[in-house]
Amino acid sequence: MQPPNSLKHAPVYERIYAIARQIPPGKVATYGQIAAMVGSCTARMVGYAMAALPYGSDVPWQRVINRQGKISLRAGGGGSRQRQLLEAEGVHFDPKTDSVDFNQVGWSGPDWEWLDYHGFQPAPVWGRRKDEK
DNA sequence: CTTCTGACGAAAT
DNA sequence: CATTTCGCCAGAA
Repeated sequence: MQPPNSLKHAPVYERIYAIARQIPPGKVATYGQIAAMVGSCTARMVGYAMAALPYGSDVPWQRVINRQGKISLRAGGGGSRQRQLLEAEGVHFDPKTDSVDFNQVGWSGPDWEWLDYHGFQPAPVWGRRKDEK
């Protein structure tokens, strides 16, 4: 029997949100990074999940950014809001490139105990291009 | 029921 | 360096 909090069989979005909620203040994770931890998930799906979050969600959506260390915003704007929240947490943006330094604020993911307890397994291969190989 | 579409990212071209 | 292709969830119309 799985632990009561196991998310091994939970919907993908739920698994994504669970991981995102573990990102500590002052740190950031990328869409692809979260997808890899969730397993059977792509960076795009993480983006979809973030976009589907209701206003006032307990998920720290502002700590999820793209691989270039920049903020990905929805059509329309609101990006300044996200940057403001991150800077308030101590995340520094290079004024020249408008990107963050992953070596400085990059998140390494939950500790192995958390992952194991919630039924997450090491992410296998996730983006096989072409039909094989 | 079907169709549309939205915070991404890596490899190939 | 710029563009294209593909992965394939969830909710609205």
